[in-house]
Amino acid sequence: MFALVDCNNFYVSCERAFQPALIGVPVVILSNNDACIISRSAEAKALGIRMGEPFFQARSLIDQHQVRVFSSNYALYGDMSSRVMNYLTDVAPEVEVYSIDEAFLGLHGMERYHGPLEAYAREVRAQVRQRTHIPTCVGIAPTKTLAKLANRVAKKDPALDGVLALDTPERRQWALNQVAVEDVWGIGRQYATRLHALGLTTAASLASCSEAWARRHLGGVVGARLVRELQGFPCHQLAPGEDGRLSRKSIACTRTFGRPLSAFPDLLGAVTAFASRAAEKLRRQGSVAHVLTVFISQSRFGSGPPPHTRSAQITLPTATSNTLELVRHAHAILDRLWQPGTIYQKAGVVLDGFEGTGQPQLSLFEKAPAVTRPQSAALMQRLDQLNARYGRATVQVATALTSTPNQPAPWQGQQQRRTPAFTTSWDELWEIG
DNA sequence: TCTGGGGTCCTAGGACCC
DNA sequence: TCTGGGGTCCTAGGACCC
Repeated sequence: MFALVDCNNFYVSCERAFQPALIGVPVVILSNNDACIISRSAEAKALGIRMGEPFFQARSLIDQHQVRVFSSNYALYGDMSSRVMNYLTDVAPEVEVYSIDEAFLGLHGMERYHGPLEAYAREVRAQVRQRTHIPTCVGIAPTKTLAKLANRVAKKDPALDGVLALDTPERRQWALNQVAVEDVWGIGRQYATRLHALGLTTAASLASCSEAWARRHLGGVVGARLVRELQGFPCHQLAPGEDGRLSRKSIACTRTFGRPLSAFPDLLGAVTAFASRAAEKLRRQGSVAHVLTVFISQSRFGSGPPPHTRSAQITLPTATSNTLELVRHAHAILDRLWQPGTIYQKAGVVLDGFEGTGQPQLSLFEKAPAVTRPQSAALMQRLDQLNARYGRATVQVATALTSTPNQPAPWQGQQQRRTPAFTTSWDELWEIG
């Protein structure tokens, strides 16, 4: 059996944990640049504010109902997430951290020690709430897809009090009838439209389709697995990370600029900063990357024909996590992509093709193995220590700097409504009193 | 005026190899 | 020279997720 533990309105809940005055009132959290709404309290949802809606479009509704609005504070959310996940790894034999606010638990053999799983889930839920002030819902089922579905029903039906276990065929069928087909995990906009056109509107109707039918209409093997999972046959295993930590297969740092940019030095500043940040994340998970992609984009919303993006990818001669090397290669790619007179709105750096730092893979064309040079590793370690201690980007590559010290870089946007990093920054510690 | 960021998996097709 | 079959690697693009 699997359990899916999902935090309710996670970013809003994090803010509420430190500002109890926000409880019971409508609250929304904004994306980077204060651009879109990415988390809503139940009260905000009830007002009709939509997930992903641009802030300026929801503005009148927000003003009218005095909705509290905050910029996103990822330092806070990341720290709160770790607290929740650390607790879960203590109480379940296997944990897969699926996202910042969700985890799958493997509960094989748990009944023997804990009795009915529903009671165990209620205890976990109560403990998470007591320790972190984060509310959660728990869905329990024989497959991951059914656990997601159970979680969704538990969230919507107040009578269930946040927990639903699909441990009998009757309960499973009942839950399948509660959920619309577009709300099934793995059914997005395209498939939902197609399924509705064929008269399939509930999860139950999709579960009654044959595997072969799903293979034909829902993207091959992916759809076949989806239907089998709804029928109760597990097709997705748990992927537990080390110590509950995620190990990514690609790492990206991409941003929409605070304002349109066209000058090469401005673009270079952004790309340098993004490559540095991506390299930092790469080192934190102990990998080196073999593949580097850089892209620069014009506005998605302007007139004129697509494509609005130019990108290029290179395979590095030697896999690395060294900021200076990655920045040098990213700079060279940008030289090829940048065109004078073009107005850019966004850029990004993506790292791929990872190897563990310890076991470099030998390339046929290299004279020497792709080992990280000790000198370079020590330098990067020192860099990470300084930035961890004194704040991100205390030490950085010179091309990432702005011409005017102490000013935000040209590519940086607005974060006017950010709350303090209550838990992670010495300057912004929570004050009690 | 303002419209996010970071991931995963799968498929198809071409190049190349045995 | 012609033929068939099977495999790998790479890229681009689609669909979906939180």
